Amino acid sequence: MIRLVLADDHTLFAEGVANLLRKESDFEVQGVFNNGLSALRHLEKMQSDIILLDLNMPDMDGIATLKEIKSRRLPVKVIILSMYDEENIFKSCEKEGISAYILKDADPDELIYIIREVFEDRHLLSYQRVLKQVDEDAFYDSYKKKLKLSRREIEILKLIKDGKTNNEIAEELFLSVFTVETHRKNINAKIGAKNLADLIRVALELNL
Amino acid sequence: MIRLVLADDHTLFAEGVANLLRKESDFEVQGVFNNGLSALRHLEKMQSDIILLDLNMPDMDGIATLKEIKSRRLPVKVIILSMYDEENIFKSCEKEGISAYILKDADPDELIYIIREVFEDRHLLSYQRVLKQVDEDAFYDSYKKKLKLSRREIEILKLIKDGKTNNEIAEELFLSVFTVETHRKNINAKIGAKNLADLIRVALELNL
DNA sequence: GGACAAATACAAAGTACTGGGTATTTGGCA
DNA sequence: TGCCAAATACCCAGTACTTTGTATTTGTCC
Repeated sequence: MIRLVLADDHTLFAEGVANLLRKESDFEVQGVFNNGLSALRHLEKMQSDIILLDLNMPDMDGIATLKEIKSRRLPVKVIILSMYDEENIFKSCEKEGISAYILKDADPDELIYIIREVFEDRHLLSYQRVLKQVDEDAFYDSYKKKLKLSRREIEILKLIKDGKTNNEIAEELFLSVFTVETHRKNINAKIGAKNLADLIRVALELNL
Repeated sequence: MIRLVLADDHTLFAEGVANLLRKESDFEVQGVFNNGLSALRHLEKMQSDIILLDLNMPDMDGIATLKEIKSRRLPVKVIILSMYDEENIFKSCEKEGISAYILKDADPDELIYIIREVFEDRHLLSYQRVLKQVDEDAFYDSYKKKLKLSRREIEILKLIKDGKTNNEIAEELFLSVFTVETHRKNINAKIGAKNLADLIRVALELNL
């Protein structure tokens, strides 16, 4: 059973999320609070696995609540729910040790999925992935800036990292194997990779 | 110039380390302190790149000093100097955000090398690597337990991760390329890797 | 001295990747 | 409408890896 707590001052939104979460048979929504202080009081007494924490709240905002959770070493994982996809806000939260960062207009299925990932300690925290929650274009633009890779090249690099052969990638993307080979050549050239190890290391370093 | 500070209450040891560091033309030892408080005072006033921090000190021990450095967000990288190679001590420090963890009886060349790596932000923090600083057997045993790999297999996996071909690995280890191929076969079977990409990813994820 | 794992080495056949190109089509933008 | 990047596709020759084995030697341990 995944024991969840929600802290968000937008009542309608919070109830909406809580109702969504209650539909999962293995989720237990222990409480919905509209400020950080109440949420903290709950966490001090109850065993909870995950708190979904809005950033903007009265009495004690999300960041302050997060810091308090961390400084008291409360054994709860923190998922930030945020309106903002700005990198500096993300990085502030990341620095404080969050487990995940979810945009408020992300897909409900994605929310559920990320909660499970966090519970199982296999969620990968990365800004690009946050961007991708609602804006695939922003996701790809982020890599474009970093590596000068096109959208297709990024897709292919991810599959290379996952251990797929050129034939498998061609099948999966409905392309010719020759196309995949040319993309790989171009990716190698852009990244300056001399071999597969270089490609995979770069992909992992970027949390692709 | 790498600006260094040393905090260690064993005077002779500290002077020994400081003298070693002063031999490097690009190292500047700004101060040697025998307790955490003095070191902190220094760091508040001076720009330093790296502090070498002993764990056991009077007035303020290493962990407390480390936490203070982090909570005040002092812009200095922390290298722990420790007598202990126990994993829980390592993990406590890792959690607080250290850049490196060096055993006190590690090789002097290794100390110098790690300082440079830290300064250039390319040191990889991992418990296995700490073990290897003085006890290669412990290093290999650690992977043996995790992956059931023999010493030679680990060596070869590391070189695969570095992008070397079978021929290059054979040359480097003074082996026949056939031997390397057989070892690879065995590594693949033990790890459950389907291909080179899988091998590289596992090696990277384990900080090999 | 025997058992056993590790290490070493060999080899054929097949699959996969790389490096060197070339070429055409498509989509976006000024 | 033209330009340009992205995307697609093709191809040859070469290198590298994988799969399927087999075999011997060495070192450690009981």
